[in-house]
Amino acid sequence: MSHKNLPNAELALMELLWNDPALTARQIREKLYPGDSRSQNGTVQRLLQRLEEKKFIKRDRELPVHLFSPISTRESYVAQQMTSLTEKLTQGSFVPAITHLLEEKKLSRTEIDKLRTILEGESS
Amino acid sequence: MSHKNLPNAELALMELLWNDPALTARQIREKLYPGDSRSQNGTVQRLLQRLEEKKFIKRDRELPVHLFSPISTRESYVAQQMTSLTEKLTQGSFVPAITHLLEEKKLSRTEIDKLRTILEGESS
DNA sequence: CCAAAGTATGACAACTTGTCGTATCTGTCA
DNA sequence: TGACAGATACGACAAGTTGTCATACTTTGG
Repeated sequence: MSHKNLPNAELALMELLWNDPALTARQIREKLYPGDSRSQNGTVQRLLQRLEEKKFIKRDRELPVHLFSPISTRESYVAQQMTSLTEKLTQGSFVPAITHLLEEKKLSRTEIDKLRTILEGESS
Repeated sequence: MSHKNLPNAELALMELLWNDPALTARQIREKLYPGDSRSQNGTVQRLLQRLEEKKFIKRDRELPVHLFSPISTRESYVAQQMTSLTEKLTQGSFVPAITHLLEEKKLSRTEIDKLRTILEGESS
């Protein structure tokens, strides 16, 4: 039940893998730290190692040059984070937060409509 | 735009103030660290100070014994946290997360119905 | 004027994050 | 086959954060 909150650098790396779910450490380094600087090599390797420990990515060791892939989706990460927030603060209910956002007009009309639609889909 | 993520001890203190929006440091210490231990005195004072800096509480200095109150509600904190999550990960949309929760059946029927109701309230 | 109870802060240890440097490993190719 | 290029593995750090104390200063009731 790791609801780890990913720090910035690790999240940035996950972004890459969520967009392209099989990259090598080198490809990741090039995207994360353009302008070559080969010193970042170890940095990326460290980040990958930590993400692997936290079970956010898996490492394909078949080839000597490993391939990295996300274990869970971006959606499940966001959902997981939201759930842990509501569990911690509002007995697991999303209602208080959504209510607040509606009152404060922090949700756009389109967003509201989309939410209504997907919730309608759930017939009682 | 401080969407500070409150650490545990500070959040526990906020819980107290959200339930009872005007407490003295002493009252807080007693609730947070029962079993007397007066040493926690400074701890509470420190936590209050940090929360004040982060603009989460205000301190009424009228009397020599200060009174503390939350600045924003629990609901706005949760909503704020959720918003910053969606901004960071799904272009500000809640749809991906809610969709995921529905697919994974992580939302109870009653929760779904409540959400539908409050969203219905928003006539197009 | 003193004691009691508060407030204000410096100091820490433990942890976390983002970085490097370096040591080790492995496949390729001259 | 031996050396090199490019990977992986990982120890070490400086910063910053958290939770805690200890201590010093302040105010007020008696």
